[in-house]
Amino acid sequence: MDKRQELIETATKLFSEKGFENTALSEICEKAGVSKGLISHHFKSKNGLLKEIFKRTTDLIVEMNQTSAKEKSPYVQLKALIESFFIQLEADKLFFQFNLNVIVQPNTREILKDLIMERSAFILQSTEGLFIKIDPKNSKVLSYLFIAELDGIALNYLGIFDDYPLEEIKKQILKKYTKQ
Amino acid sequence: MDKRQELIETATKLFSEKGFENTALSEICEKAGVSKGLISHHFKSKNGLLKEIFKRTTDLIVEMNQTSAKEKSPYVQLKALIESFFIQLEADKLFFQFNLNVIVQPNTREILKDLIMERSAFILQSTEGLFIKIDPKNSKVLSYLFIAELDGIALNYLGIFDDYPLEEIKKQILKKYTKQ
Amino acid sequence: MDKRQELIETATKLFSEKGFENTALSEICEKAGVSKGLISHHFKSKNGLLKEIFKRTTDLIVEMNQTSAKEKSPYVQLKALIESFFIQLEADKLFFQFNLNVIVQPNTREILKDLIMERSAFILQSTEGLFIKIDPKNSKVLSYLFIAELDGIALNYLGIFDDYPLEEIKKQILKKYTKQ
Amino acid sequence: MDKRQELIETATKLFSEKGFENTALSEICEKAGVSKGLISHHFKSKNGLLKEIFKRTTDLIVEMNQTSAKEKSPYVQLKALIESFFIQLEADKLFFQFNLNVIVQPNTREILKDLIMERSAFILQSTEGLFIKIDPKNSKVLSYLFIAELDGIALNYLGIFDDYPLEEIKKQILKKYTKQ
DNA sequence: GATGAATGAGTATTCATTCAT
DNA sequence: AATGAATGAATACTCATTCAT
Repeated sequence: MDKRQELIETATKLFSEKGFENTALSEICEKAGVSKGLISHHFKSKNGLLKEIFKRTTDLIVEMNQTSAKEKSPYVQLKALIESFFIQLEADKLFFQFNLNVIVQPNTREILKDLIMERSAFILQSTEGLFIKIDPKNSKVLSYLFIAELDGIALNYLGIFDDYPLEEIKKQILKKYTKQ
Repeated sequence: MDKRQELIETATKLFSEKGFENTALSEICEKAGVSKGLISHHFKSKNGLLKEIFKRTTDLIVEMNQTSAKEKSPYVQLKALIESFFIQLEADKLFFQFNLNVIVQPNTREILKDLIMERSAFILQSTEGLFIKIDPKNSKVLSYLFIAELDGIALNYLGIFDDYPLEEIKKQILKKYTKQ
Repeated sequence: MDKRQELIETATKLFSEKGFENTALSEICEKAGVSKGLISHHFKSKNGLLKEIFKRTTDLIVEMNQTSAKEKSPYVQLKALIESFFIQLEADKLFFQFNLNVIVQPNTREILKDLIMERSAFILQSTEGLFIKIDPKNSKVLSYLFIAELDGIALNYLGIFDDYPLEEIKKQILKKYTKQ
Repeated sequence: MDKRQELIETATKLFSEKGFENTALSEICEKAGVSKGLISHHFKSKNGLLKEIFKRTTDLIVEMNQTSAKEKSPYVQLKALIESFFIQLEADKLFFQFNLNVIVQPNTREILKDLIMERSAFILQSTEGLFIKIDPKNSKVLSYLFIAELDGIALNYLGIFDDYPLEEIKKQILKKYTKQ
């Protein structure tokens, strides 16, 4: 495989599992079967590698949002969105782990400042596109709350509670947002 | 002041601002005006210092919860809880910063595992004490969702959105939970 | 322009400004708009590039000495030599910088050993050609002293004194060697 | 012996022999029988170590100048100065090697800028103290030339000519400056 | 002639920890 | 309780060089 690609995938996995600060470049290279100099060649530095990875996760998020049904009613769309969120949360813990990590850590947040702003603007706008059809007057604040709720669930599920009743919470959220 | 106390306060500040991994003990000692040997003398290790600090923030949380009006109706209590949360969030960002940091970072989470579990059990139980009076059947899931919502707001306010409309969100949350 | 030539000129400039050890081949290539492989293709190695450049500066020195008036009296020739030295010293600091650098640094001196010996033999012989007409018995020692004086002036002007009175020193040297 | 002192002496020797850029801290520590962290502990960095060493060589120079006979005639003092210079030049090549090295190399010159200026001001002033008694009107330019001559001799002896006739040159210099 | 991906040894520096005083 | 010299492993990064294309 492409060594550059191999490097990105290995680093993504390790950054997610161990955190950015606690992952040594040497470990990445070793696991990727690649020399140490190659990181500097392709990404300039550890920070450069992080930026590249963060960009790619943003691309994934954008992609996920764009493939959701555009024609349907906002409630149907919300339902799809929530369901895919919970599926993703269970299936790919590391994806959420990574994103929480780098956003919360002061050092990585500084490195990714611009990229975080771009991404969050996209997510807000995308969410508002739904709530504007439901409650135009309160669409902004409802969007913020919706995002906060999902982010908080991910945070609690991954970091705080040991036996998190994800299934029940999903049901409750669906009930709340889709009036079922 | 007590050198031990000075050490704890300086370390809390630096861990919050820069993150645990990016704070060197030497910097803490320098800023606290204390020799390097003193940390191992009092706290055994850097991890020991972290545990001590985390315990203290848990004590603060417990204290905050205990001083809230016990006699009043659950809605009044919820209102008081929410309001004190938002006041605290604006007044002491670093307090939330620190807690998010250490909980999300794999390395620090491992170090604090037991303490995190203790704390989260307390918070859940304490919150459930309120919701059990409102909706006994769903009290558990409502508690989880309430906690998730507040945690998510803190996360988004501190780490993700640049111009977070905290005031409007507070109003919306109050409306939602206190039926005003 | 010829890429080989471009490479030599860029490297000369950078070696002079930053010193041989502190100039990375990658920087030379970047500034010259050339790929990294080209250096080893043309010059075999970084040392090879240095040798090539040193040879060229020797050629320049030889050229300068040969264009000076051969027919005139030794005093007239000395005057011309001194004047062209001071003009050159002011106009092309980097030229002297480079030569001092590589001669004084143990590592580069070792690399250029043979070339330095060749060049210094030429300079001594060329200078002695003048002093032999002035004081045949002491021509050798006078030549060494003359060379030392000019080299010392260059050294002090470039490396040691901040506000070196070059003009006055030039006058004094001229007075001393041309009996004006 | 004091480990700090051991470190300084080993580093001085290696910087002189191999040049600053070509001496690895690991080599210094190994030869000094000391751990790598100790340099950072005592001198903060490699640059810090260099500054410390340069300061000490300046102290040596100052000391040498102050112990020379103050009461005697300027010619006697000049003679003593010249003789001690040549003795020192033969006996302690490395001392001159080191000083030429760091002054001529752009990188080290930048690091030592302030210290070089201080030292050269002292040397100029000290030399002028002699020439002012010999030729008050031209004392400054004569001092500069005297310094240039000695520096040039050291430069040529150490770096350029292979079989430098140091003895003859010393005689010639003595003749010139002491009217013997 | 020319490119640039890839290497791997080497470098300065950081830092938690230990320990004699 | 308190100091600070000393350690040594770990880390990110640099860089000349090689080589297939």
